[in-house]
Parts: sequence; C-alpha cells; structure tokens
Amino acid sequence: MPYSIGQLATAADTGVETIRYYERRGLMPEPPRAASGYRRYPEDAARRLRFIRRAKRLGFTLEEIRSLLELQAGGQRADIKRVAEAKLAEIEARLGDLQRMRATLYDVTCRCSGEGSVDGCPIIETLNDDD
Amino acid sequence: MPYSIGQLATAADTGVETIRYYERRGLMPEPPRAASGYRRYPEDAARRLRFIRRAKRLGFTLEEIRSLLELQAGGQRADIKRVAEAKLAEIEARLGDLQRMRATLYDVTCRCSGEGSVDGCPIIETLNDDD
DNA sequence: CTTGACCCCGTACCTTGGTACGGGATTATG
DNA sequence: CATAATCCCGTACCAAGGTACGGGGTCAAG
Repeated sequence: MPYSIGQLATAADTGVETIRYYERRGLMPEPPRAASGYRRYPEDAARRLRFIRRAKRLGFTLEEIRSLLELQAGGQRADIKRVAEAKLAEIEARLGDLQRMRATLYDVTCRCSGEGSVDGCPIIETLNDDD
Repeated sequence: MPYSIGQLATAADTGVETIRYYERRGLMPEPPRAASGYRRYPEDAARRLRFIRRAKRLGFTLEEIRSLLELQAGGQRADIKRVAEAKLAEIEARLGDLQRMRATLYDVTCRCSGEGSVDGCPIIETLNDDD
C-alpha cells in the first residue's frame, strides 16, 4: 500500500512542500501517479528522505546529496569517498575561520571592562584599527 | 576635498553598489550632495567602511554592525560588550556543530577503503542507518 | 564641444533551502 | 451526499549580502 505525499511527509517527519521541492531538485525521483494525478510513493521513499536529512546534518548541500544518491545507485566507492573528503576539507576550512573569529572575539571581550563610555573600548578600537 | 562614491569605493576597496546598499541598510549615513545630486563623502567615510569590513570578518551581520556603529556614536561600553559576547556564544555554537560534523566525516572517510562498489560503503551505510 | 567615464535612481536578479498562496480537482469522513 | 481534508500546479516570497541592468544626467579630457 503506497503512501500519499501527505502520509510520506508524516512518516519522514518533513513537509509536503519539502518533498515536492526535493522532487524538483532531483533528489526524490518522480513517483508513479494514481489516475487522479496524485503521487503514490513506494515504501522506500521514507528511507530516502531520511538519507537526505542525515546528509544535510553532515553539511552536504542538496546538490551534493543529489549526486550522492546518484552514486549510491551506481557509482564506485572511490567517488563517494571523494565527495566526503571534499566536504571534510570544506568543513575544516570553515572551522579554521570560525576559530580565528572566536580567538579574536574572546580576546576582545576579555579586554573590555564593560564599564564606562565607548571611548577607548577595546572592541571598538579593534574594529577601527588597521589589520 | 571630498570623495565621490567611486573614489571612496576605490579607497576602501569595495564596490560602488555596495556603498549604496550600506546606505540603504543604514550602515553608511546619507552624505551631503553636490548640486548635481552626486554624493560627496567626508574623509572618515573610508574608515567607516573598513570598520564594517572588519566587523564582517568577525562574523557580525550587517544589522549587528549597524547597531555597533550606533553604539560607537553614543552608547555604553556594556552595550558593546553584550553584542560581542552574544556573537562569541553564537560562533561557539556553530563551532560545536561543525566539530561534530567533522568528527563523523573523518571517521567515515577513514573507514571507507575507497575501493570497489558502493555496496557496503561505510559512508553510504552511515547515511542509511538509523541515528 | 563631443565623447567617454562617472553618477543618479529604481528594480530585478543571484544563492540556498525551503515556505506560503491561490484556485481548482479529488478523496475521505460523517 | 455534503463537506472537510488532501492533493494538484505554478508562482511568489523569505533571509543575507550583495550584484546587475537600464535609462538618463553630469563631469573631465582632448
């Protein structure tokens, strides 16, 4: 007994609009239709939606997830690994950026007494000083 | 001798459109105009643009920068510090998210041999397994 | 004094990941 | 069988931070 789009949305804890959006983006295959035009999803559709959600949590974009799903259905393990390693590198780069931001913000908030006028506030001075 | 918007853009290494956008967003004050309607920027306009760029590099949004600029021109140091501490907390939260992503991605790419078909690929299995 | 570079303004467009709206058809419930 | 819930489709809208475009006015050099 196939799912309607609403039942699938409930089963996968997502929105109907989201499923239709994923279909437009090529992440969900176009399902067969009833005579009325209603989408009829097979059992494994919910599994695919969960795959998408987990991949999102790992930082993959929808476009990347689309290609992971393609590779899952007919690619080499090496291709998958390449995609994952690229994402790992990207995340490490973002981590580096954020760590630099944190270091500066931490330094600057520690040095700010939090009392008095803004004149001489180390936070403002840091933003005004040359790099 | 005041800057034209193009000269200011060159001096601050930004785009003309960006300056006009910052003006609309309330980050740059509306400058006096020549009789022709051309904007005439005072000397310190470039300094303000550099302030904005540095604040962006620390992770502040334009809206937050707008309020930092307001506070700079008449606030208490405590207000500045509150804004900076909130941003620090936000960045630390994002760091936590990214570190969790990195840990999983690192684990999963290490466990993937990178050879053979996708069947049994630990990356794909991780994405298919229950949380 | 003409030509090109610059400036004006308003508006549309871009990315990413959806969400909302509206009008019309269908299905499920009481 | 009437009515509510669900579904269809296309399109518009949201955040954020800009970028691009088009039609027209202005300024500087040759």
